[in-house]
Amino acid sequence: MKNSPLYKGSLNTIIMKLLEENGRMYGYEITQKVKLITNGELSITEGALYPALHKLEAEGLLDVEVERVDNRMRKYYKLTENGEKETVNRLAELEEFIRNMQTLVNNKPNPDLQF
Amino acid sequence: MKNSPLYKGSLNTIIMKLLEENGRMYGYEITQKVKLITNGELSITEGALYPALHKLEAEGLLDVEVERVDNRMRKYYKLTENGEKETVNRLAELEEFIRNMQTLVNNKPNPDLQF
DNA sequence: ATATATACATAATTTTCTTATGCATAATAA
DNA sequence: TTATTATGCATAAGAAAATTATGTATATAT
Repeated sequence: MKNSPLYKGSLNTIIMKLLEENGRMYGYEITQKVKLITNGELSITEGALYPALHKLEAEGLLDVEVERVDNRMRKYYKLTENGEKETVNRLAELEEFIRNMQTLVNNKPNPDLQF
Repeated sequence: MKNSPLYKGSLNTIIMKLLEENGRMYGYEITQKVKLITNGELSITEGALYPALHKLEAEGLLDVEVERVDNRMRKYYKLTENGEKETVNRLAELEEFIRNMQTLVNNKPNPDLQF
């Protein structure tokens, strides 16, 4: 199974969207969720994910709660109030990017996206 | 006018698609074409474009012809045979990325696994 | 016992941008 | 006439955001 490239810059938006949808998630859960939803076509590597989570937390967009489940550590992340606002912006930017790319690639002036 | 972010990795695909479409283009022409098609929402910076063109040429995906027009230099680029094949792959990957991103933001399972 | 899955983390490196700067000519506005 | 904008290429410095490799630790299945 060949992986689709994860265009750089899209990871943060993926994380934030998943948290918006699921309330709170831990890192490993995010990697599995992305694999599941995309049928394994997108793989989030740990080397990208964990630094991204730490950075979003440092920026005040995520809050973290550490828990111990089955004697294993989990760090649950959720959007802050500010993070929720920013998620709206990121999703709008993603939509605009996709619209522009489809315009460039498909030769369709104003494609309708199913967002 | 706020620019849409150009997700890293998408520039090469944009260049190759435009060359596939237009036969041959020079760098400055590419920047103007992208601006025109996307109503100014995407701007290709020269600092990104020229190194990208040089790299694609070094990889054997582009051929270059230098011409002098109105006493100004132009470097026309076109896809090599190999470049045309690779363009097909890049476009397929882009479409897959877009499909996956739409699946993620819709939180719906991937269409091609539904039955 | 060994491999796989779960769960986090970081260091080194690479890729790919942005920003700034430079050179040069042509056209246009002040 | 002089300054600015447009055309056209280029590269250096730095930042951003990945990949790859490695590390720690526990749980479960073969």
